[in-house]
Amino acid sequence: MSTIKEVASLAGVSPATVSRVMNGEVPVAEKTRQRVEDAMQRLGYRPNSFARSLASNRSDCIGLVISHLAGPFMGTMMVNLEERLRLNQKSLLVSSGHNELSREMESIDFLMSRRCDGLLVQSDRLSDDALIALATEIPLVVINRLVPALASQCSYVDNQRGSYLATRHLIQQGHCHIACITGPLWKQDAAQRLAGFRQAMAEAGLQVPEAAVIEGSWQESSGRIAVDTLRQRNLHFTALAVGNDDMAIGAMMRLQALGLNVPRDVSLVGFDDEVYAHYVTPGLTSVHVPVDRMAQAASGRLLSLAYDEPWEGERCFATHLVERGTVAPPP
Amino acid sequence: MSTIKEVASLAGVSPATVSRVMNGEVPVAEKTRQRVEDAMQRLGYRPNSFARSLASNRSDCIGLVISHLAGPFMGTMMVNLEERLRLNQKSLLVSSGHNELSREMESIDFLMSRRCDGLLVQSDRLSDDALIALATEIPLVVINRLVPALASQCSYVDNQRGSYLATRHLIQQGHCHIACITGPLWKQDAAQRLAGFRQAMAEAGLQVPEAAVIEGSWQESSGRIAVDTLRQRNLHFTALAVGNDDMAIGAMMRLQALGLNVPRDVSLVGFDDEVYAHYVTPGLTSVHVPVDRMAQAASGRLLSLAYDEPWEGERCFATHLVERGTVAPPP
DNA sequence: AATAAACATGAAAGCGATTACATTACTGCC
DNA sequence: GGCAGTAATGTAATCGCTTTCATGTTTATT
Repeated sequence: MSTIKEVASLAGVSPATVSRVMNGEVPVAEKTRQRVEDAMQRLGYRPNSFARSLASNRSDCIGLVISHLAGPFMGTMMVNLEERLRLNQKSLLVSSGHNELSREMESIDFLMSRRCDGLLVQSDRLSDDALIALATEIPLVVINRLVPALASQCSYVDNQRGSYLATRHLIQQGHCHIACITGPLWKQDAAQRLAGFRQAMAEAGLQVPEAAVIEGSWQESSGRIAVDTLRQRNLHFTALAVGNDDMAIGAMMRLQALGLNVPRDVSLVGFDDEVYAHYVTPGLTSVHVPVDRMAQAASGRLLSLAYDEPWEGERCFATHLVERGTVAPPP
Repeated sequence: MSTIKEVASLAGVSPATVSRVMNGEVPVAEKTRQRVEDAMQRLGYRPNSFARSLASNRSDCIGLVISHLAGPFMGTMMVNLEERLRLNQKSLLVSSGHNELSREMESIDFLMSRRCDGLLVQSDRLSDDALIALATEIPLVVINRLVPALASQCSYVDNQRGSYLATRHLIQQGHCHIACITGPLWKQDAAQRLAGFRQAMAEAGLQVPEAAVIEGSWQESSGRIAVDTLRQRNLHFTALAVGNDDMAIGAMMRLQALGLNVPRDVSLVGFDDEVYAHYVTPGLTSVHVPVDRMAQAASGRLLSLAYDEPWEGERCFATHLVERGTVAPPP
């Protein structure tokens, strides 16, 4: 492996000049640049990233902390993040929080000790304050969550509006007895989606009885259970607004198992528009989340923070309803 | 940010000793170690990873090249890889091949220029020779593929056996007219799965007409199309062995749309046992792939190669059939 | 108690880049 | 042609750690 010195002496210049050619900021005479580039070529020179980082105090690495790497969006998320970062020659270091606060914090710690130039964080568990504190230590962008004090460093989805749209759609079809299955309400997105539901109901002058809201776990199984709970409560409902597709599918399967027809007896909307939303029969009507654009925005923003690049992108992303077959007028 | 020198002088030792305490390989007197650790604690010292890498010529980073980050297994894959690596204080650098050979090669190049200590590669496009050449340059483990010349550095699934089991299951139910929808046959796993199908058929003395094998694209849509093609060919079949779950689901939906009943009219087995395999009705019988164990093995093996750690793990992972509702005796 | 062996520590030379500062080489202007 | 001013390049210090080699300190051996 050749070094900058070898390149320099082959090109007949000093190492400093070679460095300047590489980094391109400082002007170098065209003739010199040519000679240096030839030398680099001939030697198959590759700058040593360790030395470079040590001297410049930049790692050219961006850390990504994800509360659960196997989550539904993470694939799409990462493809887009990585693509944007690579455009700028930055590497992506990933670390999973394995669904636990303590491990999430360890992850952050670990990435900081690696001296990443910036951090992308997708976390439900970390408090706003923890994130605000973190942002003072390192360029930070929060993914899929709005931290008000850090608004310009967040990339998130308009969950409330999405859920509002979904619920309104049910109402427009004539439903007035709509129950709601939410995600864990301590999570921001779950709470916002519930808020959207309530907003649409209120706007239509419809009551939302206590019993009509059930807090699930995002898991398919909790959708099944929620249906049973609703029936035990003797709650009359002709439609279900569900916080995500997995629970919606769970609910749907349970309804069908109980001999009910979707959408004839009960209508259903999900949220997330997962790839498999149309694998069920009938296809699940759901709210689409533009994960790809959110990811691109997040990485763009982080680059702007970490390397003073220009930036004019969105922070909040709109959702839209994708109609399939689970919604019909009430019986 | 404090440096090793500051720690050293606070502890009243030389920087060398501090280094030895950190790295733990060389014996240090208990008393000294204690003083050094106190000093590190008091200063909140964090070793500078750049300097460390530069001096030791080790990055403590492992690169992961994935042909397509959003693929079905990648979530599970990454959780497990990351977890194992973190145990050993190694970071995971990810890079996507974006489903193109050239970009895959760029990814590898990029990770090499970052001087990763080792590489995990999941690639269909790279040739065996390319991988063999790569393995001479850097510790390498190939994921989900067997390169014979690199057998001990591969972590893969027994696709043939899985497909054999699935097909045998159909045969045992009494089917003798079984068609097969495969993945793109230039991919090793697709070819192996087809081989398993043929093996089971041959073993049972059943013919496999040319027309009964259809090459798909792994995509759900190609499962739909395959069903149509089979019918255009006027091929009589009572069961379908499908190369993956997505195509199986596509086929199933098409069959149902054509008014056929699964499994009464046509039986169906998939492969991969994706989370959503039971979202369809009836639940898809499929072959389970132990992605988690394969990932753990891959990372363990790579650690052993890159850092001379001990290693005694498996290379080839067995699959097993998960029975749900898409298989029944022929009409 | 003397000697060898083992052990613990320190001194200092890198590792390979970046960059502030000094120096040299041009340019245009009078 | 000489001088100022700018542009291009070189010099050398620096980043913070690891590691070899040398030195000093114990511990065992007889």
